[in-house]
Amino acid sequence: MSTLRRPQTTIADVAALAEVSVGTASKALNGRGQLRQETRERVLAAAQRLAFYPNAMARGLLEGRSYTVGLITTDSFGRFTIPIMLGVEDALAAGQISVFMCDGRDDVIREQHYIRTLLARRVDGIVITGRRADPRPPIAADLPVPVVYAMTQSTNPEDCSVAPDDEGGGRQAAQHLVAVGRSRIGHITGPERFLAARLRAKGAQATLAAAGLTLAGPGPLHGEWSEEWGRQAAHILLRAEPGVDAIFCGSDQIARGTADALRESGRRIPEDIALVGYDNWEILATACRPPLTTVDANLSQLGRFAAEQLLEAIAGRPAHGLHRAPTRLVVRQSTGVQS
Amino acid sequence: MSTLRRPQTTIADVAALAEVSVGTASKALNGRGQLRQETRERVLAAAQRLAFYPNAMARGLLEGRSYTVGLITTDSFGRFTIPIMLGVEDALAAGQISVFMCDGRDDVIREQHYIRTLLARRVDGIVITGRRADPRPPIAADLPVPVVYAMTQSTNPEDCSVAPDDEGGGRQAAQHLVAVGRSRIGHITGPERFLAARLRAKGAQATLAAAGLTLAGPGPLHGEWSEEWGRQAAHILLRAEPGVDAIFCGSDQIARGTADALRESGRRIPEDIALVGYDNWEILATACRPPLTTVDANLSQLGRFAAEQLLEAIAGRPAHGLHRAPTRLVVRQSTGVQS
DNA sequence: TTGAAAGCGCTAACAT
DNA sequence: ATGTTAGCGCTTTCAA
Repeated sequence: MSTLRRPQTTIADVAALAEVSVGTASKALNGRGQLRQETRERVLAAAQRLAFYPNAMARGLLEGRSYTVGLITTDSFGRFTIPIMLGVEDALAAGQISVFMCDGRDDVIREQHYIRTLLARRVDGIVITGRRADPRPPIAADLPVPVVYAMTQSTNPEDCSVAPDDEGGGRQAAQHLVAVGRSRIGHITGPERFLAARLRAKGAQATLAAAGLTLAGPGPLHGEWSEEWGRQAAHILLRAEPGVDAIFCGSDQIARGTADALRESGRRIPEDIALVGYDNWEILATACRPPLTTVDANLSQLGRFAAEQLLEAIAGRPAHGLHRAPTRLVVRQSTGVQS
Repeated sequence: MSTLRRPQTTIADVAALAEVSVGTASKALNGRGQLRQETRERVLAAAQRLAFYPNAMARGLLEGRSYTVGLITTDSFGRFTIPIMLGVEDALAAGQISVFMCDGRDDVIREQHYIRTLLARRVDGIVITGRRADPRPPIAADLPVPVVYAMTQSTNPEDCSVAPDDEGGGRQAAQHLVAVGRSRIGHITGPERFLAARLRAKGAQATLAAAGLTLAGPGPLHGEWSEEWGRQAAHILLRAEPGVDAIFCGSDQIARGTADALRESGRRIPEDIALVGYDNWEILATACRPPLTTVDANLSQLGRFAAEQLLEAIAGRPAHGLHRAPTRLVVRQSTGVQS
C-alpha cells in the first residue's frame, strides 16, 4: 500500500496564504520590484509558515542552467580522492553549486553512463578525478560543458588538468634533508612506471646535484608502494651504502616499512638516519616511530583549485593545459628538527 | 569577455530535424503511443545526430520528483564513510537516482544549510552518515522527505537507522579464537564512551562465557583507538597475564600496535599469541606482520542496505527503528589458520 | 498516425 | 503597488 507523498509547498500556496498574486509573491521572496513593506512581510511570513523552498528545477529550467556539477572518479574513491573531493565540494558549495557524486570504478561503461546522466541533468560542468599523475585519454570528446581533470591529466592539451607538483615535492624533501646536515641520502620509492615516482626522484636528484651531492646507493630504488617494499629496500640500501645518513621515501607506507626495518637493524631515527615520507597520510605518519616528516600534496587545496578553474570555465573563461599545485613539507621528529 | 555557452539540444530541435511535432517526438523517444515505425526511427536518428538528452529538470518538474537523493555526512568523509557512501551511491545509481554529496563537517550550520538546499532541489530522500554508533538527535524534525541514518542512529525510534552489528562482530572474533583452541583471551579496545567498543566487548564476553571462559587480564582494556595504545596495552596485558594466548583488539590500528609490541617482547604471532583485529582496514591489516585476521563491518553492504531502505520509504513503505547489518570475519595468518 | 494544447513551478516583462 | 501573461523543456491528454 503505497502512501503517496504530498507535494511540497509551491509559490502558489504562499501567494494564496498571503492573498497576493504569484508574481507579487515572487518579487517579495526575491527582494525585487516595488512592493509595500507590509506586503513583503506578509509574503515572507507566509513562506516561513509553509516552509517554502523555491523549486530549483523550475528555476533551473528557466535560467537554462542547474547550478550543479558532476564529480566522476575514474578509479573509485581512494585515499587520495577523498580530500580532493572535499576541496571541490567545499569550493562549489560556497558558490551555491551542488555536486553529483559518481563512482566510475575504472569502468568505461560506467563512466559513459554517468556522462549521459549528468548531461541530462544539465550540469554546469564536470570534474574528473583520478589517482595517478600519468596522462590519460580525455573522458569524452566535445562535451557541451566544461571539464576539469584533477589528480589526473588529459592527453589533450586543450583540456584543463590540475595535478600536484611531484617534482617540487621531491625538491622540498631533499632540500630539507640537506638543510638538516645530511649528505648521504638514499631514495626508496614506487614503481618506475608511475610518473609521480619519476618526478619525485627527479626533483630530489636535481636538488642534490645543486648541492654537489648524488643519491646514495645505486640510485632510486623502485618497488611496490608498500610497507613490505620499504622494509626490503631498507636492507638493500644499508648493505649497498652502510654510511647512509638519510632516506627519502616516495610514500608514507614505504617510509613506515623503512622505519621498522631500520629500527630492527639497530639504526636510530633520526640520530643515525633521518627519514622523510610522502603523502602526509596522518594516521600512518603520526603512528610511525618516530612520527614522520613528510611531504603533503595539499590535495584539498588542489581540489579547491580545480573547482575554481571549473567555475571560471563555466563563466566563459576556460583555462587550458596542466597546472601544478604546490606541495608542503610537514616536519616531524623523523628528521630530528622537532624534539 | 564571457563566452555564453550555447544551450543544449531540446526536444524541439529533434522534432524539427525529424519534421514531426514535439508531441510525436516525445512519444517516439519514450516508446509510447501509436507511431509508424518509420517515424519512430526518423526521430531516434535525429536525436542521435543532435546528441539529445532529455532535460531532467523539465521531467522532474512534470513528475513532481527529481530522482535525486542527498547524502549528508555529519562528520566529514572519514575512512568509514567512504565505503558506506559507495554502497549508497551504487544501489541508488542502479535505480537511476543521482546522489548529491554534502560534507556536513560536524557543523550544525552547514548541515542545516544543506538540508535547505536539498529540499529546494526536491530530493526524493536523504541519507545521513556518521562514524559512531552512538544515538544522536535527529538532524531535523518533520522533513517532507524520507531520511535514513547510516552508521549513526537517531534518538527518535520512528526514524530508520542502519548500523553495523558490533556485538555480533565481537562474538565472531571470540568464537574464532575459541575455535582455534585458545582459552586465555585478552581484549584491548577503544574508549569506553564509544558504544561500539562496549558492544564488541559485550559480544566477545558473552561468547567466552558460553564456552566457560572469561576475559584474560583485568577485563577489557579501554584506551585510545591508536597504535600507541595497542603497544602500551599489550605490555600491560603481558604483565597482568603472562600466559595469555590470544588477544582480540577493538580496531586494526590497536592490533597493529599490539602486534609490534608482542614481536618486540619476543612473542610469536600466532604460535604464542593469536591476534584478531577489527575493521578490516586492508592496507593496515595486510601490512601487519603477520597479516591480520580481523572483523569486517561490511560497510559498503551496509550502505547498499541503507539505500534500499530509503528507496522503500520513497515508495511509501518506510521502515522504523534500528537495523543491524551483519559483520564478517576475515581470516589471515595472525590466527594461524592460513599458512 | 500525428498534431495541438495544457500544465508542472517559477521569473520577468508588461499591464493595470 | 500589484496583477497578468508568456515561456523555460517536457509529457500527456484530447482532437483531428
